[in-house]
Amino acid sequence: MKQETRKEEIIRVAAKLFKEKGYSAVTMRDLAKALGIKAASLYNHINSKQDILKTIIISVAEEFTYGMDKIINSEVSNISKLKSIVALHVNITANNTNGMASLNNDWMHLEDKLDYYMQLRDHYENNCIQIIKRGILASEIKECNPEIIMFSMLTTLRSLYLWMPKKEDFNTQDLVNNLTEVLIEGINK
Amino acid sequence: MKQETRKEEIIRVAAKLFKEKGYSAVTMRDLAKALGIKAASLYNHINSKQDILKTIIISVAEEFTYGMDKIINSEVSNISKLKSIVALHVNITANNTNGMASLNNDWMHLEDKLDYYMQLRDHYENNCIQIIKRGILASEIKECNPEIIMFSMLTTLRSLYLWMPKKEDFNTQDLVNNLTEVLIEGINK
DNA sequence: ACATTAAACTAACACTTGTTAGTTTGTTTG
DNA sequence: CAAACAAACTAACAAGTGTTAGTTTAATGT
Repeated sequence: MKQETRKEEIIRVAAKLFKEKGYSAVTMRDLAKALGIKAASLYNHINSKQDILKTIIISVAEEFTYGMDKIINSEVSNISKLKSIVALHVNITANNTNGMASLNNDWMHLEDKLDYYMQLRDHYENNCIQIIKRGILASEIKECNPEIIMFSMLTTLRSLYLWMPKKEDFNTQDLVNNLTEVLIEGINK
Repeated sequence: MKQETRKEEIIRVAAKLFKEKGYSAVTMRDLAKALGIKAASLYNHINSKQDILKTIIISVAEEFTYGMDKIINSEVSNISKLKSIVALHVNITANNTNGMASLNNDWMHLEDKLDYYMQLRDHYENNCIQIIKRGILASEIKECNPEIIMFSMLTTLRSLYLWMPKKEDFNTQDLVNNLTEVLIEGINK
């Protein structure tokens, strides 16, 4: 296990605070206090508050993009691809619960990286809905509005960060299985 | 149609801004500007920024509480009750999209009303999970983890505010039907 | 032992925050 | 017309904001 740098520690603690109160409500003095130092000392390690948010959100967003690109290019049924999407969300959330909170709630404060983020998100959603539409055409999936299916799936998966920390008795594989049951078997034909 | 008072207008505009940037990132000067007045003038109508948030969130939360109490006391099947919950969310969200955003994202900034809010939320979730558990016992609902079913349903329904404004081609009844199909038929036995 | 460096510190900055006090303006009511 | 009122205004406040500059401290490598 690689030792965490001070910069990484700052970003990790920032993500935790951002989850609890939101980016705008967390001050640099709050963050410093949580680390046991003075606010000015943070700037030996990071460039700006904005920069912390960018680092947190963009890295998670790129993980999703990378994961989705692998899924869409795999040679399996569309239903299997949807199951892989469930697993992708569970795994990323398990490794970075707090980052998921920022991604969900504070993306609008990204400023100069906002366009890039929205591009990644659109790309992701376009791939997702394409899988669903192909699944319907291939009679793997119920004749149902594909946008509603995607909305229902993605909002549930995106909100996992709220819920997973409270349910540590689930291992991630159990959770994937249960979510697949609820989210996918229901639309299965 | 009753004429909107100035206070109501302020709260309505505030809810819109809170949805876009979050409570903490919206300043009283932002709010005043959106209304075409100076920040100090707001205080002829409202007591504090806090008070605006309280008004927005608590009124929506109480609507949910009231709606849920009616549902749980009705004499219908548990599946029907779940369908009524879907309709409850769609209707409240249709009437107060921006308020739903604050409820979801800014409840932690409620301060002295925080305890009361969390009490309402717990009450709501307890009722919801009870319906699901009874549905499973009565063999109306699949043998599936009730907490996951509730989590999936409620996070989807709570996120409707993100999505309904973009899909005005749906009337609310269509939306209720489609969501019921995706959320409930899947767990139906 | 000495030079280097990582990482903390103090002090201060320019600006923004929510809010108050006191005043002005225009409209409604007696 | 005069009184009352709703709702805007200007000016200012104390506290808090992100950030910079310059300095000190303690550990590391030669």
